[in-house]
Amino acid sequence: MANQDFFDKVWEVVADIPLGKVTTYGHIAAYLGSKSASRTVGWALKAASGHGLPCHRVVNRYGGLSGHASFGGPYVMEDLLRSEGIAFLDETTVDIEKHLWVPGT
DNA sequence: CACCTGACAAATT
DNA sequence: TAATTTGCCAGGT
Repeated sequence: MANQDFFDKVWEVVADIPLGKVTTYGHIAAYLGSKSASRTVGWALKAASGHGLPCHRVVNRYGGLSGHASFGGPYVMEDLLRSEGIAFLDETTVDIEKHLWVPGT
């Protein structure tokens, strides 16, 4: 079932992110075939609210917690990521270079 | 039915 | 170097 819609694929990839790792919208979008569809990826996560996806492991290109506002609170994502062993550069920025995970690996 | 918005990114001016 | 524009997909108004 590796083929539904862009939307469902996003959930698939996000659900496959290993604990202690993070990925970016651009990488997911590129893996789906459209490097510029990053906004649709974020859109999918928003719609995935309640699907049980680790959306906190998805950050923007700079490692910034973009979705913290729609998550339920800025501290929620931060705390979750810290609990998984993610290193933070800032209170809303993770060490993307250190924990970057690419789909398909 | 047509236009706008939205957790982004990369290229161009 | 910074600011602006376009691309992507789906849903809401």
